[in-house]
Amino acid sequence: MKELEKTYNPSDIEERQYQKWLDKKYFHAEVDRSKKPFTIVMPPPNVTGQLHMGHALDNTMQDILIRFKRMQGYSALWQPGTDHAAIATEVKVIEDLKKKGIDKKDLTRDEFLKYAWDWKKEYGSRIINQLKKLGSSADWDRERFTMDEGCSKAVEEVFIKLYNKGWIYKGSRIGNWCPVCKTSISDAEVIHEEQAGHFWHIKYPIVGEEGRFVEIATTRPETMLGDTAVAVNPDDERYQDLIGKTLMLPIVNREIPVVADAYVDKEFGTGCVKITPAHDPNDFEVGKRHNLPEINIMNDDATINQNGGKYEGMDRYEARKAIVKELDELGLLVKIEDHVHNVGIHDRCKTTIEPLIKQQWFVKMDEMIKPAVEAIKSGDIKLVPERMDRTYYNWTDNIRDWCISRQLWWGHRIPAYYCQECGEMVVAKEKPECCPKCHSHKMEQDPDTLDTWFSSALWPFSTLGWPEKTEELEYFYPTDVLVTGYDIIFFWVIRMIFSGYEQMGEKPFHTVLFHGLVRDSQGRKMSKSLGNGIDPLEVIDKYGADALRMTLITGNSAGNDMRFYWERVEASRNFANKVWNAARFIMMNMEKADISHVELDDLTQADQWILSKANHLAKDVTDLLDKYEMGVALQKVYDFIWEEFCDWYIEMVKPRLWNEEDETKAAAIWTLKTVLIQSLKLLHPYMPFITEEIFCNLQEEVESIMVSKWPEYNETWNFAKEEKAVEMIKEAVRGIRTVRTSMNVPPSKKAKVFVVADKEEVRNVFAESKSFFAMLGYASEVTIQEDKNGIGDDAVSAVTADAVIYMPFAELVDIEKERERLKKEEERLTKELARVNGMLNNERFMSKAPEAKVLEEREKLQKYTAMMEQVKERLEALK
RNA sequence: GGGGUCUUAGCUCAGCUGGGAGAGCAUCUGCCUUACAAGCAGAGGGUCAUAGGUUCGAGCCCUAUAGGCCCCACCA
Repeated sequence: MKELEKTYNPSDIEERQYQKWLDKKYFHAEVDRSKKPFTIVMPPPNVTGQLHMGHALDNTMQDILIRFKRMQGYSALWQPGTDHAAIATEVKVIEDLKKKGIDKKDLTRDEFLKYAWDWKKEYGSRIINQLKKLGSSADWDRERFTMDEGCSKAVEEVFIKLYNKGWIYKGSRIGNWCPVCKTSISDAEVIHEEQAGHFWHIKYPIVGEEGRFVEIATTRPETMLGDTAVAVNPDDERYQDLIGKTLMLPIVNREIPVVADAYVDKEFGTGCVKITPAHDPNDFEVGKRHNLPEINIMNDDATINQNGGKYEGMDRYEARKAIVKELDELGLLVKIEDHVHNVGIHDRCKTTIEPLIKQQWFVKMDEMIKPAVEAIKSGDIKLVPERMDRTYYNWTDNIRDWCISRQLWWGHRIPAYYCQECGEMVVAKEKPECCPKCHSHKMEQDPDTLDTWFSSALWPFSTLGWPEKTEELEYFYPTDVLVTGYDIIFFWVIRMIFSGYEQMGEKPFHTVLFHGLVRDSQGRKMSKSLGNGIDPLEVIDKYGADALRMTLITGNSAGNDMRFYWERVEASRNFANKVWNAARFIMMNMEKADISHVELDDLTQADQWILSKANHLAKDVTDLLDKYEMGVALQKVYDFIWEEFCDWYIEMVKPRLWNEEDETKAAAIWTLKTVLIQSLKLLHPYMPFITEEIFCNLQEEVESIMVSKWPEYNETWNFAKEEKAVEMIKEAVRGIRTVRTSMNVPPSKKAKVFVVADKEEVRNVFAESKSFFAMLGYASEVTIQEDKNGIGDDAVSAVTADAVIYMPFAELVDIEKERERLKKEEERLTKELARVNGMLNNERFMSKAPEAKVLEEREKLQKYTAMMEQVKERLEALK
């Protein structure tokens, strides 16, 4: 057995222990029919990622569950991997190339992809290494990547299956276009931001009615180049006569109809809306309803195209200015109003998105979403906390087809091939030799790639080998719990759920455990732009991974955000140190007796009390963890270790350890060790490193706490009577201490203690615990008796439910000294009171001093007056 | 516009299916007691946002109100 250092030093230990776990392959899970499987798939961090607090929280929670289940004897697989993060990575690679003076435009697709793969090779495992620092016990031997061979095969398989089923289609639809990234993006990638803009009121002349106009209001005048109608509400009495008439679109001089459509809000603007089907999603719908032509006026970079006539080549905002100017000159601009409106911007690059009609690939959602809704309704999949159901339905009820094509190079390329001669399209795994229709050999693959979430939606089964029928898939699927942030429900969780049902015919997991965001101490999101992010690695460096993990879990409940405070990390570190020192104490006393023959019958009531408590703790913690209440479970372990075990039990046991002759010494040491081990095991999922270090130092024959058996409730360790007995003594001790403190008696001053109890069983309880009761109650001598006989009238008392404790006053207080002390105190207070009173009565002070200062002085006056009263009372009592 | 959520001690937050109001930090007092001052002992501090209701009993359930936060949709 080794001596431990005086304080716990995580950096010495963490790396060594982690390496040991890796070497021993403890993280590796195998198909083992003798065990039950327990599986978590890790939400794959982006290869571009750097560990942030969100990852730290997410992975700590998963690690806790995995370690818990592993100790319970499950074949616990934590399946890790990384996500190729299509657009995020492509942006990074382009930036990187720029630094080298290379423009993506000058590269071929293959050349670019070579750079991208090189980049991935260099940085892709950075985040994995950072996760290891946290102590994550994922099965790294099984690490996967969304673009590795297997996952890519799964993607291809799914795409073709859905295509053949008619659930993937190519269509011309209006969608979100990012003019900077030059790709379509899904609705989920658009964020809306309020911006100050303008409302331009413009007159459109009515054809054939000289001098009559329709006034429309728009926030985007440049799109008028693509107007193909003006719409009014069919019930709007002001405009009934207009419906069906024709207008002359200014500048372009194109005739456009006035149509009636309920989409128009009579109250808003002028009640007349210009309709630009090619550049507004609502207008697109109106256009479809009225068979309006769609005139696209923009290029992919949001400059005006040839349909914009003389404005061709201008940027959309430049064109706006120019068009407004021209309208003004034509006398068609009525007025300009300030107007705040929401603008959609791309979450990656913050560019204002441009709704554009493009040929894109879509997944039909109406059928596929059904089992995913049913899963939650029926309880086949449980969301924790339950309220997330609402958020979930909010999305499924309003789902639209999923645009899955992206105009990027980094990603899974769409397995569609086009004949360059006749235009025939073939969807297949391999490029066809020739066109099935015209037999031309000029076949070319669709240039687009898939949305990054297309592959991550398959993660729970693609990582286990699907579409191959692997043993792993059969054994570990469906997985058990998915742990993730609530911000990712729409992107990922729902898509995994419907993909699981569609491809596997079964749910991907039975529970989704959501956590919230880790915010800064002021409650703000941690973000790069604010610079308020706290690097988890820095925390680990300063306080250790265990302290970080504990900080993230304590007081955190499912689905709720939390704030990060350094003070909380310190508190966690202090707890680690407490555990460390408790272990140190036990190890220092271990050799004092042979504990190999201790039986439960040998234990004292104190031993049985703590053992019983530890026993109940095991049950509580297990139950709570099974309910995913990690924060509460940790709180229980914390309270038990610090209060019950350290502050009470260890103190109780000391006299027995110090007394050479004590017959129950072995029982004490056995109990100390047993309860410590039990506590360490329960704490291990939360604080893997320190528990491992202590566990191994404490016992020579064991090699790891990780593979030790999780504590179970054990009826033979249940000692209800002894629990009650010791609680009785604790109450008496607290009573004594309260009395002594109120009298300012230092612990060094011992006094006689009389325990008076009329019940014999109570007297017996005290008699058995006399030695530690005396010590904890600072007693020079303990007398237990049935009545008050022989106790002087001057004795002070503490009353408990079962007994009254008396202490002779004179023994507690040295009357002379106490009188002196009180006199001094009285003097000091007199002076202070005079000073404060002087100030408060001073007119100049009162008129000039700030209010806070006056308040402060008033408070002091109150306080000192109260103290003075006390001092006087005591002095009186001493006479 | 729809939905969610929060409001509990000075601060940050727990409080599971209704029955004791709690933790950490901060504050005050006394202790360097042979595991730990990153500690020990004690203390103060809360009409659980407001108003109603259900109940033998409400922080917890229902209704309304006020304020904070979040998500979705979005008006040209």
